[in-house]
Amino acid sequence: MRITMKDVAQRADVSIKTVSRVVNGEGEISEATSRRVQEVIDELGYRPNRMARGLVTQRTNSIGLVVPNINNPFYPEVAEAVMSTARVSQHHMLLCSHENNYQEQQAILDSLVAQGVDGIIIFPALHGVEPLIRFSKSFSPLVVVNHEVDHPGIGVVRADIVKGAARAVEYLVGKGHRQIGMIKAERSPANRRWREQGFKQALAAHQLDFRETALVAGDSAASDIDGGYAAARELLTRHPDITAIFCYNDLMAIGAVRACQDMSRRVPEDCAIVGFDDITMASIVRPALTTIRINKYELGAEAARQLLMLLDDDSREASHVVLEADLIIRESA
Amino acid sequence: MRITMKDVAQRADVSIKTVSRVVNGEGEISEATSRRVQEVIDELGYRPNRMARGLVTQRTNSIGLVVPNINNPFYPEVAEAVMSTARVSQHHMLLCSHENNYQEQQAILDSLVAQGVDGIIIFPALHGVEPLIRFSKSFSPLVVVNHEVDHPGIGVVRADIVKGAARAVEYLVGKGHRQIGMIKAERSPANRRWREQGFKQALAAHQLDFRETALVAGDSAASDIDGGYAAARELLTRHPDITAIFCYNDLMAIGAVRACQDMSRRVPEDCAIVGFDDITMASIVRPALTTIRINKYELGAEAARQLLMLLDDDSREASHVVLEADLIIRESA
DNA sequence: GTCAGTTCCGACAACGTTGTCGTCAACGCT
DNA sequence: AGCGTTGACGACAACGTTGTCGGAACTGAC
Repeated sequence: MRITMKDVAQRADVSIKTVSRVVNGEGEISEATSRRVQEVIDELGYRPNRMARGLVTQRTNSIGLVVPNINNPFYPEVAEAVMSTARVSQHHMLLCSHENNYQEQQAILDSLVAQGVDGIIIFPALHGVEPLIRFSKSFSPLVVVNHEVDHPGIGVVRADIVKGAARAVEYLVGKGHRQIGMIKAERSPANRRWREQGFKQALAAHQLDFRETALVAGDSAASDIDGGYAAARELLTRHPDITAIFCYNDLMAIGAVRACQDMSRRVPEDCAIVGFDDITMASIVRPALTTIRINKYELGAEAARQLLMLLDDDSREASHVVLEADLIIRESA
Repeated sequence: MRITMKDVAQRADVSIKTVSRVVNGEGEISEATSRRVQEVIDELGYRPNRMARGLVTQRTNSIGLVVPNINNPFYPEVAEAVMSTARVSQHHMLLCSHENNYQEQQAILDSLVAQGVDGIIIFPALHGVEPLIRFSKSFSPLVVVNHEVDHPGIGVVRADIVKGAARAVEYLVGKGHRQIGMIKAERSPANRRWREQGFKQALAAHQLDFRETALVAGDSAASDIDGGYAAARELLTRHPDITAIFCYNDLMAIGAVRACQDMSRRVPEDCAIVGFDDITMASIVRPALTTIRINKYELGAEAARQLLMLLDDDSREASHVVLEADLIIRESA
């Protein structure tokens, strides 16, 4: 049998409302009764029922985090950050993944709303942001991560991927490389083109040629690695003069390193490899990957902070936050 | 403004209860009204409020998953499995991590109960299971993963780690190894001794000596690797005749491989290394790790299945499920 | 002693659902 | 015609909280 405010009220010989006041620290109460009620609460082990509270306040103290794929080593770090940040203000996190499936994404959003979450943080699926803009009209607050979406009600937190990609090129050029290839991901929607864009711009700034190869990758770590392997082989076969490769992400970079090794090119002496993301694995493989770090923890923490602020004060404007993407120099370039 | 049953009822010119019947498919309703109400529901885009429903049914259609540390590559796979399994029966998953902190674990459990989750799946913190047994008296259903706990109300899903460890030894012995060391984790509570137990038993069966080294490891991937590195150096220095090492987990095994390389021992020719868990990284590092696989997806899926069954039918007995831990042969041994 | 102002507290109505029970018509049976 | 049975629905009270409002008991000032 659950213990309710009624039980506490009876035992402490006060009204239900008084118990409510004590629980919520509403003040208008004498020191004596407050203490007495508190004692009964402790004694009975009373805990407020969030559903009942939520029914009247329209708040559940829970937020939703929607990611593409929890198996991608990128997202657990983000999730941890969101969880920790939410926890300090007593919020729970519901985790969902949409597997880059648009239908699934919409179903999840609907379902989170029905569940009564107070706000949602989402890494959108590949199908553009129009559905999210529509969604934000019937639900707020909403924070979108690593996508650019210009809509007053929607908060944005993202890494400066264009600049990050440019940094990789600058570094390689500084090391003397002139023939630089890129392995990109074909599945990319608009935002994923950011790497390509930064890459091209930086090359152009140095009047360098543009060589790239696209790969169609699935969503598992293994397929990204295999894809990177195949793409690197193709790229190096088509353009044997290439001395450096910039990769869409670290997993593909790991595959590219393998390809080089199998083609008897030493990394980094004969072919430098730069990855992207700086997942944990990047520092563990040999040669350790030189890569562009996205601060995943900060990404999640910032998104959560923004969501919680919007929750606190709904007159607040949703803002856009852009995090730096820094170059991490290790062994592969 | 939220759309409620009342709105639907007015518009369809029926009572609230009739709408409720349609929504829940309760049957006792004519085909005609049912269709009419359904049309209004679609037209208005009505979605039931789970909090209100939860308040009266005492169910929220959400379950809690409590893990030690979401950053450990082991747990996201489990989480995904739980999520997918829960989804088919319309359940959400709340994810929490207790960082192996007992206080935190209790706080999380309390908080999940207040949130109104229907059931909880937990990887316990290091402090034994008594608190969980106490907890299970005031809350059910509860499924514990990778711990053995004998209490009627608590379901258990775990991998057969003892046998897994024994398999590793059998394999090494079969390969001709006679001097086999083990790197274990000092932080281990009772259940974590399973590896040690299997290791010792298998050695004894072959009348082999027992050499081991303990390491005190933190909770990050990096510290496990570093710990494995240091432990392997120590072990090989103390017992230079060792030709094979069995490691507590894959991360430590990766560290051990490094140590061998730095000590000019080739892996596997001069020193074979066997890991445990089969995390994704195990197949990516070079040499790829021979390891004991815990089927993480199955672990999560089975735990979720059991929880959902207990949810469905509370007269059901909680059961104990033990999954095989198979040997995966790759390059390191 | 009256009066306004404060402090502390309780009654009561929400919030949006589901469960229980009752009603009322239609139906089949004798 | 009378009688139970069934099917289709509605009225109403829960569920456990919070918000609104009002009232009793004090306080201090004249």
